[in-house]
Amino acid sequence: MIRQKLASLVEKALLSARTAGVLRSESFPLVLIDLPANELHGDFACNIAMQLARPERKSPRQIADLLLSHLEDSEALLQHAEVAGPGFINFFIAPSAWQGCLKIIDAAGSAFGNCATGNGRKAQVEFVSANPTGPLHIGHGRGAAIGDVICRLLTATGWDVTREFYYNDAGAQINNLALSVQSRCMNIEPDDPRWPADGYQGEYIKEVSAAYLAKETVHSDDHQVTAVGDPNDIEAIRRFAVAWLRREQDQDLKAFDVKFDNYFLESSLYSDGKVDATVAAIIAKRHTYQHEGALWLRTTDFGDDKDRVMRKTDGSYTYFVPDVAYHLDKWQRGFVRVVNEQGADHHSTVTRVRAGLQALDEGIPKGWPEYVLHQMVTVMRGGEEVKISKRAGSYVTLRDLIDEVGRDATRFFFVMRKPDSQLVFDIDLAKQQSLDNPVYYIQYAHARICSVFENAHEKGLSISDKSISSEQLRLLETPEELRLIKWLDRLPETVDEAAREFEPHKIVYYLTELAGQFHSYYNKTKVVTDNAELSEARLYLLQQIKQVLRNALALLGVSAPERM
RNA sequence: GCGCCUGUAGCUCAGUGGAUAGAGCAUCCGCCUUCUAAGCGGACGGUCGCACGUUCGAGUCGUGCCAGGCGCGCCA
Repeated sequence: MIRQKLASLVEKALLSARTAGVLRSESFPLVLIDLPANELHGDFACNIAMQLARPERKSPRQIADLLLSHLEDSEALLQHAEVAGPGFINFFIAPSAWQGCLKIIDAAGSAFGNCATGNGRKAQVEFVSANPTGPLHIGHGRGAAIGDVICRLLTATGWDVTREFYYNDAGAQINNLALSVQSRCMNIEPDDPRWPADGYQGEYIKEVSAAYLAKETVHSDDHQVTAVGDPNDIEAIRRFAVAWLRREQDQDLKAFDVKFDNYFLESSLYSDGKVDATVAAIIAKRHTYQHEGALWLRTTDFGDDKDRVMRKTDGSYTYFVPDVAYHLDKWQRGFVRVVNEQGADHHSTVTRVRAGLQALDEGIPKGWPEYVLHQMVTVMRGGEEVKISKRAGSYVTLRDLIDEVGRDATRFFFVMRKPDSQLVFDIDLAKQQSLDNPVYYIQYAHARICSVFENAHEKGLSISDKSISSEQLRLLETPEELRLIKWLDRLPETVDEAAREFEPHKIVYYLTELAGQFHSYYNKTKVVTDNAELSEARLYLLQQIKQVLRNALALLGVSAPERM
């Protein structure tokens, strides 16, 4: 926040210097305020003078001096500013300006960290989108955690977010599922020659078949399905199995605290005629051709390395065609921003979907929709990799993880690394309630603050009904205290950046640093002392640390316990 | 062979083109009569995969290599 104010001061100084005739450039580069690594270089630094050296034909230091002389610090943010090194301007912020930040946090409360970047515009995030052929596995878990945090980040930065889950309730995989359940209904085992090729062998198939034979009723999404119970009715089995597995997945997602606003069925694209309409539109725009009995889309017109088949020789469409129809539908629903969170193994769809949308010539931007592709997750247990095999049924489900290590640690671990990095999920580490486990380290900071407040309350100290004066805040003067405030002040820009880059891990790093600074401060500084004035000031600082911890943890969907 | 991602301390990973590259773990040495030791302080640890290039300045940008992962079907 202070950083932003500083940037606008420098911008004004640039304009003022030009008005005075000492700078000549018609336009200036964007003013960036850096955070120096070395504390001797101040709280902030600006390199604008170096960037202007060439166009202005002056030395960087000369320009820096000029800017300083035109700087009008109306809010008294600065204690001191100086030109250093090759032409940096170093800014030293007045302690009173830092102390004032605490009041801003206090006033904003749970909204501190939010901003209005999105300005209420409509955004949609599609994530998880698992087909209902089995329980959610670890990969879906990472997608669910990343997608959910992206939704929370976009909401915090002012976007009107719709969360969507897309799945297929027809097609080869679902047919395979129905056949597997049917076989179980007829007591056919996977090693039986009558067992379907590529059938799903997991234990859950037995549960589905038992529920089907028992004529159970299942609620999923927004409807319910009652089993017919007839092993020969493959269509009834299909409907029931899909509903049963959707319900299973929803229960897992609920346990993970991940919610969706909308479920979208691939089959609806066909039944509503959207697939045919999309294909007709692309043909009309002359981006297709017939070759060897198939219809091809000239994706090479839009950056692909070779053209792709849209309609096979058997008349059916390839998988990316309904995807294009689906995204056209998203566009028509008015989402100016669409984010698709998927596993990186779906990478090849990105170019094809975008190419299909460009071929429609609807004015859809080239980079729309945006993609966040997360890399693979490797699960470690007891120092060994847990192999994942869906068909054999030997894999760790998301539910297993949540049950074993808890929701908070599971969510935290999934977003701890940037999506581009492969993730090693160490189950033993995630389970540990020790200093090795970063999620406990952060939650412990929050619980500790609560504990200090309890202690203060017992000694008759409270700040809940008091307004703290600027005079009193001046007592927060140690390097540790100012450093903490400085870090608290950085939450809004961290959230904005994490949202802009789709990088939830930035919140994790922010929290780890904040918790570390607090633990260090706690160890060194007694908060509740005989000096009531000082104690109140410190409690006020802790109050804001607590608020910021809560806000940032909430962005991750991780709880902030009062006691541990 | 082609496309995408990754390569930074022994390990796991941060690092918006800026000044002396950071954190946690591991190893070693310290700290509870004191608001939670699930904590804190210190030490050790680096040719940022390699080579060129752009720049006043490169871990960061470009090109070419090397290594690992994923994907390369008229499968989804």
